[in-house]
Amino acid sequence: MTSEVPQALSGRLSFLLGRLYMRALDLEARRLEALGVTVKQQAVLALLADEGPMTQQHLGQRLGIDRTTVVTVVDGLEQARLVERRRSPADRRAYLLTLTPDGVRAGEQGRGLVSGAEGELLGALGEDERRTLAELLGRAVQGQGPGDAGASPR
Amino acid sequence: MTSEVPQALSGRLSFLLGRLYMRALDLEARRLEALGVTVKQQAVLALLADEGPMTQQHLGQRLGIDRTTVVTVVDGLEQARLVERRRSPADRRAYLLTLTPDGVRAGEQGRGLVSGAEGELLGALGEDERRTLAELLGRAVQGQGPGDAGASPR
DNA sequence: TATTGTTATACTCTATAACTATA
DNA sequence: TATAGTTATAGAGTATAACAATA
Repeated sequence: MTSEVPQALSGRLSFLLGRLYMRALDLEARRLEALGVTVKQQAVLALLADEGPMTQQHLGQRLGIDRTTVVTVVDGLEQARLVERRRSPADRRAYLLTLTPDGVRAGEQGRGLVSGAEGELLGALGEDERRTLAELLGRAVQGQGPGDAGASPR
Repeated sequence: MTSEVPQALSGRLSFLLGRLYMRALDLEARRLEALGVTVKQQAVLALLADEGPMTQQHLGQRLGIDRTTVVTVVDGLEQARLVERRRSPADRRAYLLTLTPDGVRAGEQGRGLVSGAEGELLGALGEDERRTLAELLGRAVQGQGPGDAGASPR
């Protein structure tokens, strides 16, 4: 595997973030294989479960990926009968991506698998530290200022 | 740009890590453009400055990238006269990658640019929080157990 | 035989451009 | 004219396989 983090790079955020990110993807992908979905597909399942049916366009914006990439991701989910493309009554150009019952179940199972992967990823950290890390990452990503610590739900 | 972090994914580490990582790469790359080096090249400069001359093989292991990828990275640095490929006296198959005086200077400047990028990346966090984040990331990546907090040097 | 560096090649991931059908 | 979805295509980025020189 990879060697120790070089001293010269131990203070470089992008290096640490990159290492951890790649490992996270790897651990999640490995566990989600049992479900037959990719990490990105599981993100779609979780998003649809949480926010209800939405268009592919909207989905892409929420996930930060291009519409053309969404097509491939949804193709896989549709073939696996986890998501249905239903024409929007309001705008017949667009689909409303909808979870099937199988999709709902897969999403729930996937959530558990992802949690397991995260647990393994952060094995070196205690419970409090994991919460702190998640909260700091969340704040840094959102770009919000400090304050209101410990407000991150679930 | 990208929209808010969806609630359904706000607890997903790989999602947060990915967002922050991509942004970090982008910010660093943008600043390092002034130096004419890529993020990976700057990592090489920093590593050579810190650990002295080493072979391409060794460099790849330290950085977690394949030997064949190292070739391209070093090619760029050599053409920019920041690094020299010197045959190892001990093993004439291998090179000892060595910083030129220009390379030393570029490495120092790059370090400053990277720090600036990180400051921008973590603008939402206070000083203490940044240290905490760096320490937690470091521990998670190294896979060491908890304890001995605040031991991160520099 | 094994290893260092190199090249050619392929694979993955993602986005851009152009198309269709709607609006 | 503009937008949702699609397709074809191209561009990063990275790895695998094979080769020359050396060990």
